[in-house]
Formats: sequence, structure tokens, C-alpha cells
Amino acid sequence: MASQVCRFCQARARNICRAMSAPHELAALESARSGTVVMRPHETIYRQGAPVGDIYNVLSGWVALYQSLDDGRRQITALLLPGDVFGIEPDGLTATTCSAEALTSASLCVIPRERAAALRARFPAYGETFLQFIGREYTLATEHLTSVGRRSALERIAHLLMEIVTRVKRHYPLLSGESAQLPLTQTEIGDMLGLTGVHVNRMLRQLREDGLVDVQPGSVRILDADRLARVAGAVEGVFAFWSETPGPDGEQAPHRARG
Amino acid sequence: MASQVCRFCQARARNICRAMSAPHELAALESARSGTVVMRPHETIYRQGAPVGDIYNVLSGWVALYQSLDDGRRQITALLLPGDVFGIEPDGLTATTCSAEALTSASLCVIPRERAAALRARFPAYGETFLQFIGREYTLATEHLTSVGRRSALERIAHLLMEIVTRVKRHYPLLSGESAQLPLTQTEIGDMLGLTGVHVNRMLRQLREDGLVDVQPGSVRILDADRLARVAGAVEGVFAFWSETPGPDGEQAPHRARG
DNA sequence: CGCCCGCCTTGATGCACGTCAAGATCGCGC
DNA sequence: GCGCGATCTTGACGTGCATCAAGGCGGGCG
Repeated sequence: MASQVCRFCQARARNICRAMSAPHELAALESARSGTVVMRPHETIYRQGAPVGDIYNVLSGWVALYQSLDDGRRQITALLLPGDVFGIEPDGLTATTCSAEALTSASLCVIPRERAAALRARFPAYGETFLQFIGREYTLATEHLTSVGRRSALERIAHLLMEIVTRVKRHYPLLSGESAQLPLTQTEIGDMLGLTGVHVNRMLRQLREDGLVDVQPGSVRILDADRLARVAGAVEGVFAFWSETPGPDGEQAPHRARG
Repeated sequence: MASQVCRFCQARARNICRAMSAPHELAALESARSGTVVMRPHETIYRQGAPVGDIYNVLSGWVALYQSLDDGRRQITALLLPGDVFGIEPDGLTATTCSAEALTSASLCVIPRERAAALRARFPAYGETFLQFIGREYTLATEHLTSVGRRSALERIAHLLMEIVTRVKRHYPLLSGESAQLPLTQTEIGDMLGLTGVHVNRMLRQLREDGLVDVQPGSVRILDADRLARVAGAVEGVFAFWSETPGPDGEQAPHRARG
């Protein structure tokens, strides 16, 4: 009883399904997916240590993956925006090392793990897209690692704000000027960057006083992108990476320019 | 002019080529690979910002991926041991975000990126193995992120030592007792964990005085694995993860036990 | 043999960030 | 309209790790 959702899916062109467009490919997708799930803010999608049999495609809303330690410390290890995928790490059926939680209301397209594997076997291009998407997540994680390991609190926050605004801009025109929704509490920003909420607050204040950004609860506006990037100590080429759709070696990157 | 190296490759059973064993599969591998490269200690394999057209399979030796900031700070983002793969992140042809360097003498099996893609298209099982290996690297990066973000210096070091000994043990019997080669300087350990070499030294001293480990230049010996794991604040299930060969949802994990 | 250069080791000092604590603000439910 | 909880905000204070500095050890090379 496959419905026809995939062939009308607006998100398809830019997410993990983008290699599938012929009628028989769409039919295969439609019969593989098990449905769309709608999560409410702060609802848990799956919990660290539990087996996870599905792969999730973010259609709308923001999702966080995080790891918790016994004493309650937690680290957000990934931030997923519409167009991103999670649950692909191949240890799904035994035990995930991260929990997943919706930060906002979110709708997720769900595909059972084995059916996704079957699709990859049948449509190699679909498998390649998987590789590109998990490679993208890996690169993002790597950049967060250098941020948390080697950047000061101020640099980390500047870097994260640039990343978020750039990634949001990739799919949605910004609200006005360089302003974007930011549905993260300061504590959650701290949990991404290895800081406390209190210290995040102080650093945001400094960025505001220096005229670099304006962060209101719920939104960011970047006032001086050049100086912010300089504070962030951004590595050559990251902006292009953040804004591009993962692709076969970045071929279809929209505005890639180096140097 | 394909040689016959792959069919006699000792490493094949446990590395990214393990799905390939039939004669025609081995022939395909042999004609795809471009050769074996031998690196000397501290030799650079590729540099951050440069395009990389190859995928590397570690046959022997240790390799580090790292990211550098303008002012010389650096973060090691991955540690590759024999059996691991790097260069798979799909942004290869434009610009890598990390540099790669041999920590010891190392030999690497090299496959050009497009030929690997062609193999994946022809042999879906090979493509699945890619997914599993990059997923493994992603999970490791994620755990390093929570270490650097949320663990104290002492905890991070305990955690890293357990990870390294467990990963080494996966492929090689330990030297004697729980002792393994550790070809990392204390500064390099610091670069993995977001610490200075000086502080690494002090924390190692404390672990030694507490009778948990014995770290000589060049080797580690774990004296009390239980207490060390408690200091590390290890998350449920990581040890099994470190020691297992990445597989289809961990099916062939050798000693997996949870709880 | 003796120099030099990396690395390890340890001490003294400083600072970036954490912790604790007390409002202020705002949205929400009753 | 009022109370309540979550979040933001700011101050005072403490500490974990960095920084600076000096000496020891060992291995490679002239």
C-alpha cells in the first residue's frame, strides 16, 4: 500500500533521496519508507544504549544527537537541520552511542534500516548519497572537535553561529538581513561547545557589545560577518562546505570559491 | 598490469576489502588499487586545503588526521591504526579539511577515489563496507567530542588509553599483560585531547601514582582496567564497540556483551 | 667522544572558565 | 490576575588547566 508521498516530496531534491527521481525509483522509495513521524519539542526519538532500527530524514524542525555521562554531564554531538539524516551509523541494531531528541517540533521521514540497505543494493546512486551524507556529518563532527579542543569560548561561539547561519541559509532564505531562527537555549549552545550556559551568556554579551552579532532568545542576526569570521578563526574553505549540498566531491556546490 | 597482491593480502579479512574474496572480486581490487605507499615517521600524506584523489587503507603503522589553526594550534581529529581507512570523506576532490600524517613508519594501500566508487557500484557489498567503516570513524569522533567537551583532563586520558589499548588488542595480541605500543608523544596525546603536553604529563603521573597505568615513552601498560574505566567515566557499551570489527550492525562482534 | 635537539619532568604563576547565588524577565496554566 | 517554572542575566569567588621557565635524559650525528 505505498502512498505517493515521495513523488510530491518537496525536500527530496536536496536530501538523501535526491538520486531517486525516475518513477520506479520513487515507487521503491515509497514502499520502503515506513511513514512520517511528528515529534514535539524536547521529545526523545531514541535513547543511547538502545538498538535503533530506523534511519531518519529531517523534513522540518531541528534535532540534536547527544551523549550523556552518568553524572548528568552531556555533550551534543550533532545538530540536524531539515535535509539532514541521522541514524545511519551502522551500529544501529546493537546499541547507539547517542540519544536523539527533537529540539523543536519536527517531522521525520522514517525508513527501516534493512530496507534502506536493500535500496542501496538495488540503486547504487542511492548508496553513494548515503556515503556523501554521512561523510558530511563526519566532517562537521571533526570541525566541532577542533573547536572544542583548541578554540577559546569566544571563538567557539563565533564559529558555531557562523556555521548555523550558513547552514540555515543553505535551505531557507534568511528572515531579513543576516538573521535566522535559533531555537537553542544558551545551555544547549553550551552543551554543543563544552561550556556552561552562564559562560555562553557572557560571551554572547561580549559579541553583542563588540557589534558582531545580535542574539535574542530564538534568533540570531549577524551584524559583521567578516569580523565574526576573524574572531572564529575559521579554517580556509569551511563556509563553502557548510553552505554546499553534499555531493560527489562537491561538484554541484553552488557558490564554491577558494582562495 | 594488475599484480596479485590482494589475493595474498593478510590484512584483507578485517579491513575495508573484507567483502571481496571471490577471484573476480580480487581481480577487480587488484586492478583498482594504484599501489602501496610507505611513509616515514612524521611524513605528511596530504595537507588540509588540498584536493585528495585517493583513499588510503592502513596496512601497518599509525596515522593521524589533524586540523591546524592559523596560529599553530592543532587538533588531532582521528587516529588510524592498521585496518582503518581514511580519505573517504566525500569532499576529496575539492579541499580536505584535515591534514594526514604518519606518526610512525606506515604502509598504506592506495585506491583512487573514482575507482573505489566504480567498485562500489559494481559490488554493493563493498559499498556497504565503506558505509560501515566511515560510520565507525564517525562514532569514534563523536566519542572524542564528548571527551573533550565534557570530561576532565584525567578522565580524557584514562578514556583514551583504554580506547587505544582496546583497539590495538583487536588486531594484535598485546605484548605482555595489558601492555601495548604507544608511539605518541605526550604533546600528541595533548593534541588529541585538547590539552597541553605539560598537563598530559602531570595527569599521566597521577595515573601512575594511583597504580592505574604505567606509561613509558613508547608503550602503555594498563595495571587496573576496572578502576581505569571508572576514572574514564566510560559510557555503557564503548569497549565492545572499540574492540569489534565494524560490521552489518555489529553482527560478527566477537565478544559483545551488554549490561 | 661530545654536541645538539626533542622529549620528558617539575615548579611557580596566571587566567579562562566553572560554580554558586540572586534577581529579572517571560510565557503558561489555573 | 496570579503563581510558577524555565530561561536569561549579572556578580563574586574558586579552580583546572595553560603558560613560562629551567633542568635532565637520551639518541643521532659530526
